[in-house]
Amino acid sequence: MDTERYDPASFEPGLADRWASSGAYTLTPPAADPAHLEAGAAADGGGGRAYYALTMFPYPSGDLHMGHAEIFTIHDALVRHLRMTGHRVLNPIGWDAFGLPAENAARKRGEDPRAWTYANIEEQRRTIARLGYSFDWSTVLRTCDAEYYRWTQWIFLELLDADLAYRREALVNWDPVDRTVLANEQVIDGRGERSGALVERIPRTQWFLRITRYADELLDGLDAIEWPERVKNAQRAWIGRSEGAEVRFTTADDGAEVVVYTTRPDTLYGATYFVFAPEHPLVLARMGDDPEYAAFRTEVSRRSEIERLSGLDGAGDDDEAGAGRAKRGVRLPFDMVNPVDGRTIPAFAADYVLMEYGTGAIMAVPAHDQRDLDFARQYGADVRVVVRPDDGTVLDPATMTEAWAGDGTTVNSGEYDGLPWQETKRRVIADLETRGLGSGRVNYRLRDWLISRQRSWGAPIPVVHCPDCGEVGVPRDQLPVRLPDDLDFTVQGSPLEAHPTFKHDVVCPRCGSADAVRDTDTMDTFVDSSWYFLRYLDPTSEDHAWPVAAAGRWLPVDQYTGGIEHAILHLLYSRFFVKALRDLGHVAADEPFARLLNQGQVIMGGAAMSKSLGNLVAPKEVYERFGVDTLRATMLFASAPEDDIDWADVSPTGMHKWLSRVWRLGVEHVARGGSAAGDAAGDDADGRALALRRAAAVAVEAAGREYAARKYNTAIARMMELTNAVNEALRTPPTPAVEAAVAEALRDLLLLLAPIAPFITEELWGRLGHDGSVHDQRWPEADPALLVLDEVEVPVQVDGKLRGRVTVPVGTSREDLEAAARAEPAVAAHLTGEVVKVVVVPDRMVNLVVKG
RNA sequence: GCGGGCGUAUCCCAAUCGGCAGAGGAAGGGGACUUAAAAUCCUCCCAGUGUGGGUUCGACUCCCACCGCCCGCACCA
Repeated sequence: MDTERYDPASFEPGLADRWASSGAYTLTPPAADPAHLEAGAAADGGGGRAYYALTMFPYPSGDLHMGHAEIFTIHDALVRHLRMTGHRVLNPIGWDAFGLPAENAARKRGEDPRAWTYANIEEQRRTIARLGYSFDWSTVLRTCDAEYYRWTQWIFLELLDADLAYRREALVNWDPVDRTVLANEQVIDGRGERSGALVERIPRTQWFLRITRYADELLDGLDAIEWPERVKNAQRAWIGRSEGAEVRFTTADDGAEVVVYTTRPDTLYGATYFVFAPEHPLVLARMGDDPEYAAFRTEVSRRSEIERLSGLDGAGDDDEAGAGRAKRGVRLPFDMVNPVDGRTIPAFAADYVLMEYGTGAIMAVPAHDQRDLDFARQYGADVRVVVRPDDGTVLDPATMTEAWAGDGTTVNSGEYDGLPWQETKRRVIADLETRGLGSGRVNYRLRDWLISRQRSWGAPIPVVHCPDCGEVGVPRDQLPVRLPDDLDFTVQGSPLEAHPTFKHDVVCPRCGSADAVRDTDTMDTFVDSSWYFLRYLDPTSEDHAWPVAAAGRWLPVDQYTGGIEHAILHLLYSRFFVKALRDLGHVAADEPFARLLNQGQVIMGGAAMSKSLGNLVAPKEVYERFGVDTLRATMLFASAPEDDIDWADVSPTGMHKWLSRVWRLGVEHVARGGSAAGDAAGDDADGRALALRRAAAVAVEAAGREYAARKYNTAIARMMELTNAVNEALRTPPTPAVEAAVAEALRDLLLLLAPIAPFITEELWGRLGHDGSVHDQRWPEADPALLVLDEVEVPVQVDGKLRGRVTVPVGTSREDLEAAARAEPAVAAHLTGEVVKVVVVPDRMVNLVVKG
């Protein structure tokens, strides 16, 4: 038989164009349409259950890469399967279109950032369509559109009015050559990425969002959402809640009060010295004019801490980072008094105490805190043991090099001696409160979110600074505060700042003062992406940011798919936004994303794909050679969605071979004149037809379960088994009954494969004579009668070791099964002694225990 | 250092509640078809589950300890 070869290039582009241009996956009515409320409310019926499936929108820097292809392929298989199982799926796509690369292109090559961005978006859009991803093209958004960032600014004003946005001075990275503040990503080894200048930390007044107000709720809310445990743990660690006490120490000379925060108030008697953050106000007041101290501060200031202030990731991979790095400190010319025992202890300033955490000052307990012990050994401070380890370890203050932070009994602490340390902690806090020396206190590692960016390809902060009125929000009816189209990127520093009119062509919205100026900073792009999932509900509306009623229906997002790299920042900020917007009455949900799936990365030969390593594989190379279906199926077959895919280990060739086989089985069936719909008529003397029908039922049943669990790799394996079964049935010339069973099996196979390989299944669906699109069909269900077996082979163990097998009718009683097992010769040979115990699991196994 | 994850055939990977270690694929050997190759088909080969204990009638699966690798966080008092 001369068979037409599998040539995906001959039909994939045409189908892709048709799907994209015909609005094949447009949700009707749109999510914002009130009719949705009824449609969504119906459990099934007309519309099916409303389901919001979301994948992290891409940043448009160049064409799609393999990482995108993987996320979208997983997401699309999920979405297509959901549609076939009767869900009304909201499946939007957009672009996280503000950001530094556009600005860099403008600076380096003189390109217009808007044109650069839109060209990339167009390229990505075409590739997404070509790859058959079934996004709803009617709800596209781009965060750089004024129609979008107008509402980003509106949210900022809402937060400002609610005192969730505020301005204060913070230390930032300052590039003295380019005369600009740099984001942490732009600081490499302490130098500006572009200028190479040593970056300084300078104070600058910046905008913050008060995420810390939600610290407890952000922590507690994690228990209620279905996210990977590691992501939840990362957020828990980031929020960093700790319970301890604030304690009032005083200076020995003039009795000035200095509060410390400690999680171990039970070790107060072990405090042998005192440490201030280098920039602690009391220290600055006393040491401000001292040149040696100024030199010390300059040295310390090289250490960046913007990452904590801004929430941005630092480079942080050098030896200087983390615990155990050398501490720098100076002895201050005064002492402190411990309030519980009146002892005088020396005061230091050291870089290991951070002004930003706690109170900026600590009591140092070297015996029970490793950092303090390291510092004490370096600077010759005393060590006093106040906890005796429970495990018998003996601590020698003179020689110990490892602080004891484990369980133990309080010693050398006056009235508290002999108590377990936890009990001491409780009592000390209570006593401090009674005596007015301190109080219990909860602290967080989480800082407020610094959102000011001295960049020009972002949403302008909608604030006017007036000499009389101060910071005044731009009235909402004057939004958006537009980004000028004629920014000059050749200037040093901020193009917005340098623009001829942007900053100064404004009057105070409150008093009309012409001396007012616009804020020239833009917002962190993470602000843009903290609410885009709401805007998808009505992306073109000029009346509202999103329809509140529809948000009630669609939020939280049922399923969010994206990379693990956003474990903290984007996912934490989005959670914060939803909670804040909820409290402002704009959404009803507590959380943005009910379920999260973090797909693995696509790597090559064990390393990340990168241009510099020369191991880059582009999606295009793969689909131009093998077709899109092969690319998609290869990715899904390579591993479970959460696992990394090493492209060096996978075989698009093998996948292409299998799809070719599916193709051949289909077109050959058509060539033989096989019917579309299965018709069980005809004789089936050798049972081949029944065997195939059973194999198809098993595949449908198993693949269905695996789809539900999102294990596409094993679902594909089930389909491969089914193709093997069809092949087996056709080994000898088919009878009419076999031909009918083949038709059924092929139909099932195409339905099972459709979410993964949408093109070949659609093409064969038509060729096999089925009506409509394969993607509009109901998900197949297995005929239970075909899943029931007549007989089962049951393993028989003797003393837990497999000794034989017996084949018995399904449902054989325990007694009969045991008898059959004992009668099996291979088993009987091992029954040398008395059988002391018999374990029978009907239809599953028998275990005969001989030895006592 | 803390947290999370992973170690199964040559390789990638499977194995509901603990119940026959192999579903699927890749690579490799042999064969059929072919003038030949490709393609296709048939067939063979391939581990006792990182190590050591424990629980159990029975452990890849549960528990403990250790080894190795990966990821995240890391001076947060």
